[in-house]
Amino acid sequence: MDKNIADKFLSELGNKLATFRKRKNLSYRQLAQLCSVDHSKISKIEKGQINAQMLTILELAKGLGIHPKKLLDFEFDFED
Amino acid sequence: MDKNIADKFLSELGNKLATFRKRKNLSYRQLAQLCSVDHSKISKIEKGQINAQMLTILELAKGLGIHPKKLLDFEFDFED
DNA sequence: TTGAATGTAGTCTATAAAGACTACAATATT
DNA sequence: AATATTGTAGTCTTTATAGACTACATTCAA
Repeated sequence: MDKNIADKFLSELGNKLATFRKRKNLSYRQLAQLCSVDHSKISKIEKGQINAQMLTILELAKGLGIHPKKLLDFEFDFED
Repeated sequence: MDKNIADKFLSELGNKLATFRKRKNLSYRQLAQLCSVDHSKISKIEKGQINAQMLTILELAKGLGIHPKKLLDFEFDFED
């Protein structure tokens, strides 16, 4: 897969996560307490440094009280 | 995380993937050729046996020509 | 009925996430 | 000024996915 596309995708995902977290005024450590994902890992996911697994995304969504699909709700081009 | 919820989530995701794949009349091997995901892995993901990573989901979505979020577009309850 | 295609479950190695921590500089609070 | 919180980047071990194959029974088509 094109690395730029992959990076962009993970970056967009991270942005979405950050948006929802900030909207709820949660710090990484606070969100970490609401779900079983370590605070430092959340940081890395928000920065697009980690290619998280589906269940991790689910955990984060649960902690935020949103449907997981909302974390993927961003524009994305598929041109290779 | 509650294992039943996790299993249900992966199962729903698999169902979505199967739906889109069948809608395009693609076999596992055909879809595998459209994205860089092995045919046997696609089978396991559709059956909810694998907790795939985000970029794998992205690859599959690209192969199907859909936005990744569509693979998460199903009802899901968050009760623990 | 012969042969191709399909779904499925394995194998194996390499790589990366999960999970639980630590450290620390910068920012915010008291 | 002193303290607590926050974001970030590391460490380490365990575990599971990625990726590339193989095998095989079943289904479908020539």
